[in-house]
Amino acid sequence: MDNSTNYNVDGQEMREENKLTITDVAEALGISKTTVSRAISGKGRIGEATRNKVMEYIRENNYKPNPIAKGLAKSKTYNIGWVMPGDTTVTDLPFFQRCMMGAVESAIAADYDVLISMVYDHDMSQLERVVKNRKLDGVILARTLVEDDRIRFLKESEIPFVVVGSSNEDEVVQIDNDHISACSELTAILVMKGIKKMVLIGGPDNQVVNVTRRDGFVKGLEAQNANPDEIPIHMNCETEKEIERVVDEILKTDIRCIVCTDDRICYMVLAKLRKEGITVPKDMKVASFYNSAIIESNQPPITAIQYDPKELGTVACRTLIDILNEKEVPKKNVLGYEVMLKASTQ
Amino acid sequence: MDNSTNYNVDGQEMREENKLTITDVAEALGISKTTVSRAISGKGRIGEATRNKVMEYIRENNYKPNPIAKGLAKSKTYNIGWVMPGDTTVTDLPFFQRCMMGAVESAIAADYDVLISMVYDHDMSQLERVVKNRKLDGVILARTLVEDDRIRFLKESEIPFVVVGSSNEDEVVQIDNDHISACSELTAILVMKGIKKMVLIGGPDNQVVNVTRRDGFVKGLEAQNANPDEIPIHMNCETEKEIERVVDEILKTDIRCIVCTDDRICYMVLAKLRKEGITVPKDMKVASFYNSAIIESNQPPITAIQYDPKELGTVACRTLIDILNEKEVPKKNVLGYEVMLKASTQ
DNA sequence: TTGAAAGCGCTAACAA
DNA sequence: TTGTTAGCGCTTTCAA
Repeated sequence: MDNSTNYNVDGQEMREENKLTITDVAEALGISKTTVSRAISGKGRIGEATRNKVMEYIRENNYKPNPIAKGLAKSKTYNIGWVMPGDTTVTDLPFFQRCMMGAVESAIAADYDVLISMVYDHDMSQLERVVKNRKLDGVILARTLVEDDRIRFLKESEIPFVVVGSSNEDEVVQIDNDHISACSELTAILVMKGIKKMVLIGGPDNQVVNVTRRDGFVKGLEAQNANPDEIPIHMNCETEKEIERVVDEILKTDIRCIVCTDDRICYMVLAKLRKEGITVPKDMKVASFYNSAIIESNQPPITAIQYDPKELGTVACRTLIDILNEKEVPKKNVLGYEVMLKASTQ
Repeated sequence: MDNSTNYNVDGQEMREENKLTITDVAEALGISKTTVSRAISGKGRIGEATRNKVMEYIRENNYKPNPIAKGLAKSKTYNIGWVMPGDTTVTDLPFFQRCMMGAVESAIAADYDVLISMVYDHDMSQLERVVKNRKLDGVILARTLVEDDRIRFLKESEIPFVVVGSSNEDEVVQIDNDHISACSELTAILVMKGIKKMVLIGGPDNQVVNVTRRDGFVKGLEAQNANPDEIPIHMNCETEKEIERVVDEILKTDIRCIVCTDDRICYMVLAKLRKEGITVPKDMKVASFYNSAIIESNQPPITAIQYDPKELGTVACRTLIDILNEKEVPKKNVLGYEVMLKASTQ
């Protein structure tokens, strides 16, 4: 059994719940609170012997500094906020979840905790509340919008923050995958394979990521001297109905390749093609700018770009904590990707 | 523009970041901190006039009490912990996410915030850390295991907690859907429809929910005088391979109905059947004990049980906060369900 | 190298 | 009804 739960090893007075304070430690060791504090924080001069004595005692007696008291004294909370878009479609959730898991891990490594708030559409009340209540030292914003009220709010409130995704706003520290390169690379490969007639189906263009992927697509075409003007681009496809309509339209043309900005769209495109009896890749090639579990197990396997959502969260959190510690951080943190060529574009 | 950001309405001394303290308010009003505190908390006697004066001032000057200071004084954090299983398969994530969103909403309604920790398999270090650091007033545990170390840890550490899911441990406050009734009801309906030969494919039987669903399945059979011993049950099916193997086996028999304990299994079963050229429901009927987006858009639509993950989170959090406020709460909180009969079992 | 004392912003006896 | 005072557990000047 754990000897720290019910009684004191030294046989001293038993204390409820084993909640030692810094004063207890100081008294037990016959030194001052200041010294104990210094031993723990490592700040200020302190004798090696004293320091060891303190460290040993707190380890053996399982003393944990109270982060609330520390927070009050230092005007810190040791919490960082994770702001989720509340209006995500179900299929987006795993991405943000993984991302969040990465953030939590690196937060904990630096002795921070992660506090959640959801922002629904343009209702920022949850975010405002938590910032104004000073329950956070910094904020990570997941997913950026082209016109982003939340970014503006965060700038105004002068709380340190980073965004997962890209933003055109000045002075915003961003962590994002290199979507432009990834998408243009994949697109260029498709063109090189001899696919001249293709189409892009994209999500809402108020999300930066969708715009960026579209730009990457165009860039890839241009790099191969294909004329983007001849390539149809359907943005803002959200519902299953819209996508079915677009696919119907495509099927009337001689286009033989559909590129999708994300996994969800791709999933629905595949369902529609199946329904219409179109075989991939024989009758129609399909590629996605974002790979995920929902298309991963498709038959045939889908050509797609692979990112690491968890890494995104990890790096974002680490960067934020660097900011909190007043280290210099790059304004833009670009993470990698992997283009996976599969049977769907053969 | 918001007049509270840069200057003081009363033309008084401008303060950096507009961070008023209770002392500022007291001084400005020429009263004591205690009185201000009482006006805000509503505790203790206080004159109507004084109270109004205080409330008006804090509203106009946008004063927000510092929750850290309050926390230190009251030995509370106003945080509750949301403990996620870190080892969820991707398809489980949306469930927990929705559930968490419900929890966050009701937490905020009571002026609490939600702090995340992940528990990977049997590694509880994240949970231990956050509990021992006293960063939480209570904990919500998402998903229960048959042998659950986390529940034991929480009981030992004497922190208030509730679980989302069921548990056989004593004295554990549980919030769960009525899986037994739901699954037995659906099963009984299938039998009544004349389906005698069926099979259950289930997930890991270390998760309480899977065991409960299996029990519900058996109960439904018994209720219709079907002999459970003649009905094969394949638990612990996790990987795609295992499921394909089980389905292969089933296809060799005269079984014409596959019941799945969850959406993920169902999804893989459907994929396998498609691969084998088996038509649903003509050649094989399919039902799922859990509906979600990944099977919802299947053609044909799948007979499944519908729960409300968000409600689960909402109720769990509300219950926990009741406990924190020392209200009486039921040991077991049972939420509803909906059996949706669709074409897949016609 | 160490300690005394003040203070972070709030709550809660106890007095008045 | 209101105020005085003493904490909550820690950090941080300033002195020794």
